[in-house]
Amino acid sequence: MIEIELLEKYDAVRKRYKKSEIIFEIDHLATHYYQITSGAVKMNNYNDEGREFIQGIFYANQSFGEPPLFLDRTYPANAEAVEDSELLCISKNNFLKLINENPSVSIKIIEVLAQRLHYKSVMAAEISTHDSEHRLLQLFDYSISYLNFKKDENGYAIDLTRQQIGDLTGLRVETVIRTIKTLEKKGELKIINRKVYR
Amino acid sequence: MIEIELLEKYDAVRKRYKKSEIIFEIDHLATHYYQITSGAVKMNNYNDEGREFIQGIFYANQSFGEPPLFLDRTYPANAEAVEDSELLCISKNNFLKLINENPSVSIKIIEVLAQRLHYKSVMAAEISTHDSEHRLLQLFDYSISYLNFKKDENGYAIDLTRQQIGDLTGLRVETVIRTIKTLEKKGELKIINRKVYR
DNA sequence: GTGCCCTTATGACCTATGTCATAAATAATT
DNA sequence: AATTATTTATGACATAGGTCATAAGGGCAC
Repeated sequence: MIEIELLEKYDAVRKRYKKSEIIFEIDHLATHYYQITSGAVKMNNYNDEGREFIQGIFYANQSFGEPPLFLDRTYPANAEAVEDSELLCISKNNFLKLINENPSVSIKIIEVLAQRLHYKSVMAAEISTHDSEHRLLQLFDYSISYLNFKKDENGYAIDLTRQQIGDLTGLRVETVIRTIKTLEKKGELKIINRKVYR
Repeated sequence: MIEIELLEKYDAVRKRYKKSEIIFEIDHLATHYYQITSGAVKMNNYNDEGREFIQGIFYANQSFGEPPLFLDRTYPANAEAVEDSELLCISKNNFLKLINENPSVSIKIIEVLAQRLHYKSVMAAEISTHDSEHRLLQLFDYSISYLNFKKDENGYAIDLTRQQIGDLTGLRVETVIRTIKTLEKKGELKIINRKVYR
């Protein structure tokens, strides 16, 4: 996350997106740096049959979609608001200027990319070699450790729909529903009026 | 890749690793920056049953394992030489010093991490939502586009064993062997005395 | 130059997860 | 309050890819 005042110095524009609105599309060139001030955004892919895979979900104060700004490559995924959201956007040129003129920001960017790589490494190994129960627990525990998941009297609330959990782990909704039930029976998590707690 | 002279200014040490030798292990703290001068290194995970997943294979002039140097996190995978290799290593402290004192290097690091994220995004979507044929072709085409795979009279040589292909795509050797045969029949690739060309 | 391990290969069978159908509970929209 | 869409849920059945067994070719170590 880059300081808002600094972004504004480089002509950041505030943009509002309604739930389900597309922010950018796969295979397009990157034109802006995006940082969330409120709401949530997912990056995702669809295969030929329309099956979705969610690369990640991003929340307030996080940025997303930076890598192609530094590469001669297009976006590997789409970005879509999962709630009504407000973003701060600055143009690619201004962003690169900002980085060059503020070395401490580039360290910050490195940290952000490093975190994201860490998540992707963990989930890639998980999706490739582990069964559904293990995958879900890994996703939950990772989200609890590194994302803004809140604890209440029932435990950590997993604020994701079954569908989203499936799309994040490469499983189908039905499998997620059944696996969550199994995990509840095994005492690995709680289901309190349909919400999952860990 | 960071200039060798620059690394040497920060007390880089040359280290040799024999094929199969471990460079660092999962869950350990990062102590060094590693850059390959010759050979090849894989980063991998094993699940409880010993099944392997290869996060990536790195070749001469590439670095690997940087993210944890910037985070308070341990390695998400192991690193192992897949051939006899020579690495340039510098300590974490010297590396961070190098970055701070050479802003252009931090841009370089950003680019490297961005590339790696791009690969992981593509492969994650692939592994989660596509069938074995699609996965293999994607891996081959990605490797051809972005890695140092060479073209000869038969096409681009895929310099990976069936086992490695499986470990990179989350498939078993037998499945890889069968899928490669099917793809050959479909004319998507050639098999010339056991080597795959695309 | 022989032995051993790795790689490629193939067949028979198995199983975890996907697919499809159907429905109730809840949330969102009018 | 009524209507519509989304989310959770469950059962029956299908299948891609995994598992296990077995073998032959090739390369490397001793």
